[in-house]
This record gives sequence, C-alpha cells and structure tokens, in this order.
Amino acid sequence: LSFFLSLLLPGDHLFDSQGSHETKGRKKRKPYTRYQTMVLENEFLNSSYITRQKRWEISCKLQLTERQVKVWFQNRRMKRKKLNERAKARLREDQENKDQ
Amino acid sequence: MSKPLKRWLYRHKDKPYPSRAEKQSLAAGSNMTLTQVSNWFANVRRRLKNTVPCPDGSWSTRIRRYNDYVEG
DNA sequence: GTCATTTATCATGC
DNA sequence: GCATGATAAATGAC
Repeated sequence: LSFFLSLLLPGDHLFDSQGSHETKGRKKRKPYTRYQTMVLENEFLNSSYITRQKRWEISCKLQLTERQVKVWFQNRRMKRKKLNERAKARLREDQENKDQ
Repeated sequence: MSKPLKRWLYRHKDKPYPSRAEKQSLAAGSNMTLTQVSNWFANVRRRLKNTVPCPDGSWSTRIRRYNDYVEG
C-alpha cells in the first residue's frame, strides 16, 4: 500500500525539485541543513537501517527524496564503521605504548 | 608533502589508483594512515583534472605536467 | 546491501 | 589569498 503511495508522492525524479535542467548530469552536491541532519541522526540513533515507511515519512518531512534518505543512511553506516576502526586503532596504539 | 606518494604517482602515470595493499604499504612508508593515503590520491586526481588542463584526457600526460609544475 | 570513488564544501596553516 | 587535508553528498561497481 505504502509502496504505491511512494510512487505517487515524493517521486524521486517525477519533478526536479532543484533546477529545471531536463537532462542533468551528476547532481550537484548540496550540504544538508542542521535540522535535516539532526532528524536523520536521531533516526539513525533509533536504528541504523531505516524501514521503507520511515524513509517515506522522513523524505516528506525534510523535503528530500527517498533516494537521498537511503543514501544518507548508507553513508552514515560507513562513517560509523570508520570511526569505530579509528577508535580501535588508537586503543591498540595506547596499549603498545604502555607495553614498551 | 609526501615523497613516497609522489614517487608512486609518477611511476604509475597510466593508472593512479593504488590497490588497498599498495595504499597500506605507502601508508607505512610515509607515516600516514590508510585513509590519509586514500584522501591524498583522491584530492590529487581531482586537482590534477582541475589545474592541469589536458586535451587528450590521459592521466600520464597530466601527471607529467603536474610533476613539472611542482618540481620545476 | 557494502565499498571505493567523485565532487563540492569545510577547516586551517601559511 | 590560496594550497592542502578532511569531511559530507552522490554515483557506480559488485
């Protein structure tokens, strides 16, 4: 049910919310607002994998496409992974420094 | 800057995309982390494209010119 | 989905 | 003021 609604409403490429260029190449990178980032971060705190229902809701609330929300969560998971690896590396470093 | 990375770049003009193992090796040899090496190559590739115009679009001529640009 | 990228933007030293 | 490294959106391979 929500699947058909998602086809009609936020429509990834039905309407070009940004520019009016028909045949666009790569979409220009546009930093999100603090409010957008805050809502996304809060939802990520809830779960690092977003459901279709939530994705649809948030995309409407933040004026983003569902694709943008999906990609944001993908990039956020990669960021978390990188931060974790960085923390582990520093722990190993501290251990080695104490051992010698 | 980082000499080992420049050296690697100049020696691999045709394909400035080091593998993960090569990046790790470069990182070890230059006292950098893996992500720092990746960032360095990404920035260099982009800035090569922007600052060194190259009609034929090949990496090797860009890098040769860039090398002349920074060294000379 | 992950993951290595590309690209624009941010931060900072000189 | 710009060169440089790092990070945040966006793409594409797999």
